[in-house]
Amino acid sequence: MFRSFSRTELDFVTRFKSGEMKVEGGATVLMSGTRSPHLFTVLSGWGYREKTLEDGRRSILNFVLPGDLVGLQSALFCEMNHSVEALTDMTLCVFQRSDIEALFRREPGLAFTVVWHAARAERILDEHLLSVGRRSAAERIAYLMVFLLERARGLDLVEPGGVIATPITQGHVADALGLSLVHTNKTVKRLAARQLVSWKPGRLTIRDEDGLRVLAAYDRGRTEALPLI
Amino acid sequence: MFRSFSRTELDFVTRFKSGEMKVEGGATVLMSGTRSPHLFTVLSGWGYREKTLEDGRRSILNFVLPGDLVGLQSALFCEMNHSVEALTDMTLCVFQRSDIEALFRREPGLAFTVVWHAARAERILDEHLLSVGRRSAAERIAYLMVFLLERARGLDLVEPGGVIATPITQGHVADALGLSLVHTNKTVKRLAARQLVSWKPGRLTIRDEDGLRVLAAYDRGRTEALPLI
DNA sequence: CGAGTCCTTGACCATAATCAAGATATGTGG
DNA sequence: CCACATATCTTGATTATGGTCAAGGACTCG
Repeated sequence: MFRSFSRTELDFVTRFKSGEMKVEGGATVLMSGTRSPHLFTVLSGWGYREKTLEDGRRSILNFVLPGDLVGLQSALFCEMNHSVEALTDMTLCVFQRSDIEALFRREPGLAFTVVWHAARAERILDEHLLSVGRRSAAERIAYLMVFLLERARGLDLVEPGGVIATPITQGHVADALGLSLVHTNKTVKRLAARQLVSWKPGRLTIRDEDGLRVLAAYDRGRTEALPLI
Repeated sequence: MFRSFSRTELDFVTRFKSGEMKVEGGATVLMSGTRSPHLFTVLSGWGYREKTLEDGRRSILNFVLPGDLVGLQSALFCEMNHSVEALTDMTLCVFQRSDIEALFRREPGLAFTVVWHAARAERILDEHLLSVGRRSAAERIAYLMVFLLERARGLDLVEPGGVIATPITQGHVADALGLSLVHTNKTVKRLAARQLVSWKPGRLTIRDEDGLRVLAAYDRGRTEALPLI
């Protein structure tokens, strides 16, 4: 899942790391419009990145899982312009914004890892945007199911039979895909009737991965490991 | 527009740069599914990043303007998973993918610039995704008009009276916002009737920036310069 | 057992897609 | 200079996907 580290990198990370933080499910990790002196790596738990319009309409930009880097924007720009919310209890590895400079100067390999994360986030957003912009409701949901399956698989979170224990609700799916809750529900039911997925609160089962891929016209994204620099 | 460079940085960039490339309007700069040994900085011209489904449905992910970095994904992953198309003739500064490693090892300041670009791209995609997911057609177009105005302003491309000479057509706007061409046109006309914008092929005029911002509920994005590390 | 959170369903409505022409440049070869 | 071709923009009629409204049901947890 991760590439191997050199001795000095490990030392540096240990010093760079300024602590661990635990947040409860439902809590806000980073709030849009504020400035945070920290950035985080997710050690455990599920969350999501989100942006909300003044009148409450909300988009979930991406889901956050262990291994993800969160808060890079607040480290580079004045303010966060999205929020990060915890879905479950989460454990975060805390880094100081002010240490980023030293990381770039002294550990180019780790700096490279940071860009790698940023580029991966962009790639995910690209596909997501294609989905919301041009796929139908059923295609969007199929796409998201396969996406979540791939992410969960990379973290060994998929139980036999394609079962993913996840805190994601249909409300989150709706906000992630730009659909209404009602229409999301009806579409999920239709996919269930076609034996593609099944949904229970807290328990998502992918019954026919290939069928979902075909429906979504979702290219098998080659899941590359972090390249060694 | 750019931060100042140190002498050694300038030397390095000069060596890192492996040439200039010119492409004609309408040409493909980078193609989805291929691997490129180069990445580019845009010196002049307009282009866009794009993803297309098998049946031809297309999303424009972002517009590419001078100063932008393109092809970072092909430098970090095996393949591009989006295309970059030239709208006008473009001049690109060419870098070798294989030199990225040296850049990170020897010029942390420039490495930092690369992350900054990646993070900015992500921020733009975030707002774009909110737009396509949750804004109405009129709001989306208002948002895009303000977005383009801000980008053009940063590059001194706005003529007096809010006129932007741009190769973007209503077809591109439709694909960028997840709308049909017909509906895009009708909505643009309605915004024109409200004195917010006016549209002529090759010539976009922003008549009421504040009105558009209010309609789009678009936060004034603080346009920060590249931070010095 | 009651409160809260999700999920589910049906009826009705609206935004935006599709279809089908047609109008307006702009440029090209004869 | 004109006929023609191509790009883009425009408009109206019709359709459909998905939104909104309004309930109700199921499950969990204290």
